[in-house]
Amino acid sequence: MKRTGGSAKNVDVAEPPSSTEQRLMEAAGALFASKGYSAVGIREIAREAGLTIGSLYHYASSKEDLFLKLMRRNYARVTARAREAAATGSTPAERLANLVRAHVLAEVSDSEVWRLNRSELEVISPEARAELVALRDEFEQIWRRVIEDGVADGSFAPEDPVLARFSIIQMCNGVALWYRPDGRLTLDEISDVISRQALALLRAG
Amino acid sequence: MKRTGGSAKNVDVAEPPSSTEQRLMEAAGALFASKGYSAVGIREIAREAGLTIGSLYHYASSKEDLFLKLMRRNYARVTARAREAAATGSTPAERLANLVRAHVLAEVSDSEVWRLNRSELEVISPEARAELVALRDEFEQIWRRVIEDGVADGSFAPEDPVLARFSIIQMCNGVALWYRPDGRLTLDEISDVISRQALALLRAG
DNA sequence: GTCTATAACACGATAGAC
DNA sequence: GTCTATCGTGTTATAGAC
Repeated sequence: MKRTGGSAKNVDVAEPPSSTEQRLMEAAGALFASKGYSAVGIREIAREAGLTIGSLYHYASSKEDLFLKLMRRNYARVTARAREAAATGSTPAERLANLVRAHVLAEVSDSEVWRLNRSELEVISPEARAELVALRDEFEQIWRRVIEDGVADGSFAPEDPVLARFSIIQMCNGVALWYRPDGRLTLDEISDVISRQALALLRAG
Repeated sequence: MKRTGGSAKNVDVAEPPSSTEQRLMEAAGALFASKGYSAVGIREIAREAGLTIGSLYHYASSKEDLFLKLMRRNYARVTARAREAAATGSTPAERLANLVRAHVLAEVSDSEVWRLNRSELEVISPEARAELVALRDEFEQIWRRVIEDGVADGSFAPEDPVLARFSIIQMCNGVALWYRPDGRLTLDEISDVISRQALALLRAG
């Protein structure tokens, strides 16, 4: 949006794939995810994005604001994918398996969202924290509804649906901790195994 | 160890329960766990422990050294508890359930160990990182052996034993993220549920 | 929209008195 | 073993030229 594009030529390059803001977000995401919010300085982010600090502050009013913009963008993406996955499939078991697969795959591309959900929230302002917690809750409700549907129609029988949801999401998030592209299993294989683990847990745990 | 104790009186107070070093470690552990390694300054740690920065450096040669000492101490504790739990019980299923219960309980008291296992390792020196990774691996081997025993005697049939181990440990670690003492379930109830989830996962996932 | 320069302050660490 | 004082550097953020 915005994108005034001062120059006359409105050629069909259809939005440059790497605008400055895009590069900034990607640099910030990669750095935050690998070292954590507090360990990353704005100088480092700016350098990685090919900007100076002064220019960085044109896109975000503070380091926290930059973090928040990044997290909003990534939550929007993973939540959209989750909604789509949860709507695909005729049975709760199929829908949950799709959800798990989508989430494991999203993990690797948008791992910032989950890696930064621990200590980082203790560091930022209460207002920012509240917003991020709300986004996380919105995401988790998608899972809650699928599990509830499965309980209602008898295909799931978890001892405690809430704890089952926590454990399953936690299992998925864990993949980002050890996954390496050159590992023993492909990401597709991993997401398949995890989805069956989740179903096993919902049927008996 | 060391503990020269320059003063003459070797009275039987049997080591004060809250020595300065103890207080320092507790303060550092609580702060590191809640905000992350990078977000905590040595000033804050010193203040919380009731010391000045100068005194803090009498107990550790650097911030990283302090972190390392803390993590060694906590890993020793959780690993010892895990070993004990894994040795208690006649069947692999019982031993694994004990392991899960012990780990979930340890989570809350020594949560630093697990909370600091992500981005923090990217921030510290390679030598320190290698040592902590080795301690984590040692801990995970305890789980690996129990799972292998269960596979060998046919009581477990996980699709992928390694992924099952990762997921189960991840499930346990997740408890520390949301557990509150005034919550719906007690820690004992939670650890029981998680242990059954783990068994469900090992039998069919 | 990007830059240079810098303000204002916190950081980890050290020296040396007691 | 604890303190005060301080060094050098890094931090986030801002001002203002272009």
